[in-house]
Amino acid sequence: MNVSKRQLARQAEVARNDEALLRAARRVFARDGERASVNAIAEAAGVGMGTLYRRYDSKTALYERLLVLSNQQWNAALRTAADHPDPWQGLQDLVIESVEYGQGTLAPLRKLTSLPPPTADLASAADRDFAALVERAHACGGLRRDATATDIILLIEQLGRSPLVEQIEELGEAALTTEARAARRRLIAIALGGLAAAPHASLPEPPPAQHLLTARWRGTR
Amino acid sequence: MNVSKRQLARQAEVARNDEALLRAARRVFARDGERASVNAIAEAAGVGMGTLYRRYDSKTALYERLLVLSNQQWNAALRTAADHPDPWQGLQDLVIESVEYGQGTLAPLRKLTSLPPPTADLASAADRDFAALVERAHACGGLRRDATATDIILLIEQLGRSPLVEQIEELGEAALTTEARAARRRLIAIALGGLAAAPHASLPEPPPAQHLLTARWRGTR
DNA sequence: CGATGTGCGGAGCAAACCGCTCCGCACTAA
DNA sequence: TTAGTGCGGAGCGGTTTGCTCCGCACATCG
Repeated sequence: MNVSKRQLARQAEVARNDEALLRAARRVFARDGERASVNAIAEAAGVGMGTLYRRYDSKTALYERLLVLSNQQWNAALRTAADHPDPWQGLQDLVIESVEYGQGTLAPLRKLTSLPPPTADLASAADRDFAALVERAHACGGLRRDATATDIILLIEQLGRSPLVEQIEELGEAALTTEARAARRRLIAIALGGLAAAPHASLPEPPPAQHLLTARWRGTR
Repeated sequence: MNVSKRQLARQAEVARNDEALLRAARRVFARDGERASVNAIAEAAGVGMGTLYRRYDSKTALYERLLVLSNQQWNAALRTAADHPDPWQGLQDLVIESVEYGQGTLAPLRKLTSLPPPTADLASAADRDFAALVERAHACGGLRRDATATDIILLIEQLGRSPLVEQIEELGEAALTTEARAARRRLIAIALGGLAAAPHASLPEPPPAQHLLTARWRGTR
């Protein structure tokens, strides 16, 4: 059977839809928790409900798919970090990457699913890998000695959700969103500086503009 | 007219109800955003809907009351910080206090109200006070030079909402809640360490137990 | 030119939940 | 007994929910 150009274009659009859906779902789930509505997800992805429901049997199925992807991303990030020649730098990169991906932000929705919680075998293997990475970051003198692996996981969860970024994303102005993301990257850097054993490098990104604090009230009053 | 013991006891209970309501409202509003339901608030406060609605005309009125209280607390905290002999220590205390109070967590609900957003005169007076405090913290050498006032405000907002604390509070186990709060206090300390110009003091609180990460899935499976 | 297939948007359905009202109850003071 | 007070929560109409299902656009095939 031949495959025409048209068909390929169609498939590409399908794939794009698929990705937009997953990306939007992750954002909306993270923001609204278990109350996220499928309507909001479809709208954020720019697709109709039909498109969503042809791919996933239910809201729960979509959520579970996100959980699996999130797990994969965590494992991949762990591997990347483990391969870094400098364990401390590897750990820092891991934190940044995980926070920006939103690692841990799906947790509050566990009620939706009956999938096994992350005490399972796979997860604890990842836990061991992570603990080993932290151990090496301690040993090389980069990570302050009194910070534990649990501290760092909690830090990732804590920074994953950002009121600032979430509120400003809703305005839909690309420039502002970029600024908000940069502002959060500074916060991550501050936290990482607090995790370091030695005095810190200077902060990345230009200082956040004050209008970030007020831009959110656009359209209220 | 005489005031009996019974009357006093009654009034005390009323006052307790009042405070429970406000405390619960702040928690639930912070957690659920503008979708917080009055039902959830009343339940969290352990009172009936009637009790809530005799005190506040509407959900919006309750929210606006919280906004006012939040503003008062911010101003009071600013004054306390300004009075501290060591500006940097005063600023650190301010951050800790504000994060634990939940300063900034009400922002995402602005849609509910028609009160003027915090670009108003009062707020900008507070802004000036805060900027002055930051300035003195810079001058005394405590605060790293490349951290700005906006950074610190965003940090307070960022730490105010804590997935960990919110999820674990829902379990209703006092011991666990205490632990979760202590874990967050360590995160605050880490962040403050990242804000410091000099190498940091050691972290407060014992390291967080790993079971904090798994305790939340109680009752799921 | 139909016939068939495919991916899509969104109107519409029952059920759940929303903010809010209101009534009956427990208790006290007169 | 009567009047007054603070209270819990059932219940009201209206909105929102997760999800179904149908008509449309377009491409391929006979």
